Amino acid sequence: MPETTRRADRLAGNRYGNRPTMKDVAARAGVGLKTVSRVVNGEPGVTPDTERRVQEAIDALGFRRNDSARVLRKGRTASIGLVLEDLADPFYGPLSRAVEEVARAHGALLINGSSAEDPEREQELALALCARRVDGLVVIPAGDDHRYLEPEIRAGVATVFVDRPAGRIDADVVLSDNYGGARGGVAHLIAHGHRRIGFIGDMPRIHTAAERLRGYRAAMEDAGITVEERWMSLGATNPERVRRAAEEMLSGPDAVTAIFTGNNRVTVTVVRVLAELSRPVALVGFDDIELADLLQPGVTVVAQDAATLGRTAAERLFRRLDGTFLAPERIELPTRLITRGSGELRPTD
Amino acid sequence: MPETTRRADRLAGNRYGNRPTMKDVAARAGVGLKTVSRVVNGEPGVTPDTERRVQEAIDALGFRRNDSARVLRKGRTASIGLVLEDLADPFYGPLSRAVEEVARAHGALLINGSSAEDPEREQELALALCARRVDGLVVIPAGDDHRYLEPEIRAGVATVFVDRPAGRIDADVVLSDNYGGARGGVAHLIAHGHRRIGFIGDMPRIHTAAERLRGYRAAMEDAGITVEERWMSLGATNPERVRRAAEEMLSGPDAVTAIFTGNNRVTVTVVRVLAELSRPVALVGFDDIELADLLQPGVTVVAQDAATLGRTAAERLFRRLDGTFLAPERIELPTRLITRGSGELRPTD
DNA sequence: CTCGCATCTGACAACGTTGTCCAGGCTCTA
DNA sequence: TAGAGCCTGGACAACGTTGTCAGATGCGAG
Repeated sequence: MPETTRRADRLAGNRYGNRPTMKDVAARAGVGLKTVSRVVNGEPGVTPDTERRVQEAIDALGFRRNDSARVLRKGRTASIGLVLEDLADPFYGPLSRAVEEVARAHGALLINGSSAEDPEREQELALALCARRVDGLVVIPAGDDHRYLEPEIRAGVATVFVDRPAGRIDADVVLSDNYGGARGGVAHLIAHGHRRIGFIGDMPRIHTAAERLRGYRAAMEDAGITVEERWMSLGATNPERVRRAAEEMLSGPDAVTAIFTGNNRVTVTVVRVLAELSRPVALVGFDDIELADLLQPGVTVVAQDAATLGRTAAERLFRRLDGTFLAPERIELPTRLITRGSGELRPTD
Repeated sequence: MPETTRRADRLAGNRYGNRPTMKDVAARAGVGLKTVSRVVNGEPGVTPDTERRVQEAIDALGFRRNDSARVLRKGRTASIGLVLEDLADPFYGPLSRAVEEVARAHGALLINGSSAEDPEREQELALALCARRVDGLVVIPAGDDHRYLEPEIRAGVATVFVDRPAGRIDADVVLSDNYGGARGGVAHLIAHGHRRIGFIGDMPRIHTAAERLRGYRAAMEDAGITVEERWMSLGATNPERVRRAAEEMLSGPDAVTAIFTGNNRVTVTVVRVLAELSRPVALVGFDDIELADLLQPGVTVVAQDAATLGRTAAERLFRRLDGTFLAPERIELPTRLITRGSGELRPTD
């Protein structure tokens, strides 16, 4: 093949691979540009005959409207962003899906990304979404300073936080009753005769972790139990550290007889540790885990409803987008104690 | 306030909530439009002093580049789309996350959506993504006819299918060795003395389900076992039907002594059924499930690596986007048999 | 002091679409 | 048959950005 042709080929593939535009369709159908636009958007004022001609040209050329250009012109992208921690975490799947369904019901597309629990990445991602001019933003915060979003919010990006409140700005937030849930879960253990109860949770700089710890302390105080330092492990994130923490508080003469775990990842690891133990130790975990009912014993948990969390946040977002003025609000959803056996074990000593 | 002002206010809030543009920044900094563009994009040829002035104006106005307009001009959106079945399914979380990581490494954003296993919704979603001019598309097919994507692919949208092959078009596909995996899993049961082995799987119109069924049949034939109709249940999708199917093949004088389950959802339900049974029944499942090792007995599975599936597909996509010409290819990833106890139970009779 | 060159800056068109507005042709009525 | 009014279609500007290109400025050398 001659050089020129090969070059032309490559150039043709340069942009959107040489996609036809409305202009091309118009030329082929022998009509004006705007008429094509009218047909594509189902606007009135086109005779059936013209419409048919245009439609034929569209099909023949494989035309598809360029929404980027449309967005530029219209000012609304019909898309919302979701910044979450990690899509691979089973807790966020249903949440994301719930947000997606609400978005879909409003004719919007959902763009989501993972922050990997890194504040910097959260910011980078949220701002990238803003640069794409998403109409709104649902954020599960990784960081604790969201002032970087102030210009965006002022510029009209509807923003709702989920699972944890925003840091240093005033914004909507939808969260579970972490404090009450944890308090209830620990009270459940106390009601079954436990007094030496361990707590293993995330770093208290994470809001949910702090709240759950507060619930633990409150329940203990309610029962007049003085919490010992060695019963608590904060900031155990990876399985090895959780394991070590659990083994530690389970050893010695005044070992704990029950453990309250601060999130699903911790719960899973502790279940493993307890399975290797000869004596029964009670366990209540925050967050439900799959197959919890099939374990021996079944794992009692304080469950939060990820899907409802997501749905509530998304619905609030779209209410804002519909133009309703709303003052920033804090919406708290109840948790549910699901008893399956592990939390009803009595202390052995 | 005079009428005009109120009207102006409303109009100002009309579009992106009155966002400043490069023009505004330029005016404030007292420089030309293009100079702002240069600063924003880190292009050379701007004196430090000018740059500082522009930067100040940017900060003061809270300017953020409008990527929609940029896309229109540049022709690349630096985003790819992922169409999957259901984000809430634990199998797709890691897959999506893996695709996201690859995209991120290439400076691209991932837009994903769920088809809910509905072919029509898959098409709607894929085409919506194309209208947004994603550079590429990763699709986990729900339908079996993807000719609707032909114009898009021709127009330059790089497309890779995952988990199941495309229907009626020639395109890249990355999948697990469903046939080999199932065959190996069933052979494992046969090696432990089973001959009456049940199969519970999805509708054979789903490619993966058909392949796994084929693997089951092959393993049985290898062992010279004639499969009886009542040992097989195809198309059991909801838990109730799976339960009924399992109970049925587990009853009667020639009940099956082992079951091979075709996907994670089926496996979970069957584990529940077997837990209620007094006699031990062997089980091997396709797809790994969380906590499978903690059950009594642990669940032996044929595991596929969702993350690798996603990563492989995404990497192939970006190789295409980098301009390499590649003929459509079928990439098959191996599965791994993980023995945990349930698959090593011997038949009781 | 002037020329040449390098460096910095800005005017302008273009990307593909939609909103505005006007022209031309038609129908209907007087 | 003329005029009013409606219907259809198209020309044009605008959305906010970037690529092109040419003009302005400053500096050093001759």
